[in-house]
Amino acid sequence: MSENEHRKATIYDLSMKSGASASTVSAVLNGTWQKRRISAETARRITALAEELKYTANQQARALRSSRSGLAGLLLPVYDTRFFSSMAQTFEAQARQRSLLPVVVSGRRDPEEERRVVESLVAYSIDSLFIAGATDPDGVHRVCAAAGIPHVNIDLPGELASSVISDNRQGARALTKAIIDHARQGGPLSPDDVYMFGGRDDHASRERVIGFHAAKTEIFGTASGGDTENTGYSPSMTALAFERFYARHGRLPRCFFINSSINFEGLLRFMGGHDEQTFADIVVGCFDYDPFGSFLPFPVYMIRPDITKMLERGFDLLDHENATPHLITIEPQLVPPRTALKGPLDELRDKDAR
Amino acid sequence: MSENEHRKATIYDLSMKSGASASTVSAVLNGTWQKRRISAETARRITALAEELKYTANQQARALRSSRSGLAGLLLPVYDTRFFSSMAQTFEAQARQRSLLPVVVSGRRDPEEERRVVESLVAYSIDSLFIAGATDPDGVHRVCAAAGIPHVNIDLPGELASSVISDNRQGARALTKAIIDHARQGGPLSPDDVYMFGGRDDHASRERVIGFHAAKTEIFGTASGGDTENTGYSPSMTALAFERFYARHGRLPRCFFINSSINFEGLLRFMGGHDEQTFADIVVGCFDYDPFGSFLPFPVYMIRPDITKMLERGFDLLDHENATPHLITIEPQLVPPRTALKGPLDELRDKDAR
DNA sequence: TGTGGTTGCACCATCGATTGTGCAAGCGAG
DNA sequence: CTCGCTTGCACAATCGATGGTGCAACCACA
Repeated sequence: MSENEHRKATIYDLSMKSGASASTVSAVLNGTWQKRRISAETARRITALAEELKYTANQQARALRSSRSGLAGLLLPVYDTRFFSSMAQTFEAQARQRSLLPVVVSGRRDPEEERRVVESLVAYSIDSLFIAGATDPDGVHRVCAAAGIPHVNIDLPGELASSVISDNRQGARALTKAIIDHARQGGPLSPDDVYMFGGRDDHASRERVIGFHAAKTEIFGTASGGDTENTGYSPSMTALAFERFYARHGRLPRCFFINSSINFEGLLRFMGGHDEQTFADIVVGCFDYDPFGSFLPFPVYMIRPDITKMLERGFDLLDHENATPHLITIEPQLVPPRTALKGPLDELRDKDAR
Repeated sequence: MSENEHRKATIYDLSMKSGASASTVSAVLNGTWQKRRISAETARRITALAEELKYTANQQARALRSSRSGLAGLLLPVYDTRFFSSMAQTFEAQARQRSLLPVVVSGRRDPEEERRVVESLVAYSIDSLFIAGATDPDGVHRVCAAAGIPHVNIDLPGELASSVISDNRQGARALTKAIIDHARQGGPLSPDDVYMFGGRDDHASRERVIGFHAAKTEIFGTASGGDTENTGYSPSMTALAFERFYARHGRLPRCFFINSSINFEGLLRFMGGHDEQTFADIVVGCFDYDPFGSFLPFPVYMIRPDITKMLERGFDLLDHENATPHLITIEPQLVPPRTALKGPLDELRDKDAR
């Protein structure tokens, strides 16, 4: 598995071969050589030599000395949904632009696991951390604060650090209006035909419930209670909720709002056990975007958070280091049924296929 | 953004407060203290102190000295498909089990970018690298070999290092048979009704084409030419291919095989521009699994590679360090239409939702 | 020729952990 | 009381890069 393992070149190798001292070499390769009044000629010689020997700095040594590791952390609940995986993709691109190495970890929605994985990042002295969808953002905050690591919350806000989130309330309101409008085309609709499934007791879910009810009130003039069901972010619990509803009413609601694509997977599981008739006249809204989800056999309206903008704002916050926590809200996008949006995949080089 | 940034404790802090030397502290915390004949009592004292001060080792320093960083790399083309994102998820779990910190990067199917990002990993002296779906595995191999980094190919084989891949040929054969059998239930089918879209000139695609043709030959007794279209791994190119086909024949093929979920997104884009009638009687196979894809308005058979097993075998290969490259093949799973498989999401703690 | 200022670089401590080596104290045997 | 062995640990070099400080050489000017 090895072939020609000449050890990697260090500044000392460059120092020997160039006749300059190690500190000179370091200064040249850092770009700080002007400040140290190294002659242009010496700088040129060393740069050329570095190129020739394919020198790249040992980041551990650099980090140890300068206590900046060049690592940028992102904490996700899971990778395995389109929302979070495109967040990882976008994060990587933006981190690299700032010549940081992105390190993405998942906390599995377990407050303890979240703290553990963040501590493992802290051990590598990451320079900054994005906390996305943490169950306990403030617990993670404390770990970061103790280690002096700048951090922001993305998508779920925390009390103790700045946050960039989607406008969940307005998004949910728009989504709810869209599915009700659509469902009404199929005949009159009562408030009791409009439900919400999924989510838990977190900020995003609460806001979405408010938006959901706001839309219902606007349209029907009155809100009905008992029209939402918290199932956590779990496919199996969500599937159970649908089964229960179905057992009780002999059908699904005409029109319903699903809190996230993870909960949507619960609907898929329910679908697996029932015949296509069951879904003949439903209209669904999902607060997340998944291209395949958009083309299911019934109308699916989706909300796509603006991940790129959220992360950009996040990096801005890190750069400016506010003393008091800020909260930034980003408008998400309403996506009508049967829509295949472009995404990170389109930036691939593979367009010129053979 | 900061509050009580007492610097993190080091072995020197522990040394001072315990009265022992730094080297003793190090030995104790490493578990090598028996070998160094440190008394159990001293060990206990230091361990307790470490716990109290919440000591965690500075990984940069450890890495610098011992030249083992504790980082495990995974190179992906992209995050943003269910296949690769669940690979990232599974990789994280398996790396952590070995107390490594997973670092996942994406090479965007660009040979140069692949090498660049791997070099950035090498600068952090990662201990090992999994190369998944690289466009140029052998180029990446050379970077690793030069740095003496153990590595294996996953999913796409390379000549120069060991590889763990899916059985693409048998998988494609099974998938092709499944869609043909299904399509035949809707009436007689000719070989000209069975197409393949997507992929490029890589090992996986070639094998899949062979499997595809093998199945057609088995069933129809003869293969027809011109029944496959390479579009690269690009949604937009694939969409174009479908448009072209549609323009020429006034319809889609009755039955077709799509090389990957990325290409499947090309079909989604095509679908966005056409009415549901267009898809009324097609049967589709996709060499990748996506739960939402499985429930589209037409039958979709899918193949799910066994990611867990592939990664496990990969770690085995790293552990055993074979001199000559090995090739390990793992059977993938055929998934019938309308199937929502369980996945990494189900291992989340969120089952006990409130 | 002496003084003062600039140029161009070298020296060295340092970051925190690891590890080979050395050595004092204690103990038993002779 | 001394020799030799074990026990229990300390010392110091080291990994590679960084950055503060010091200093020789050179130049200009009086």
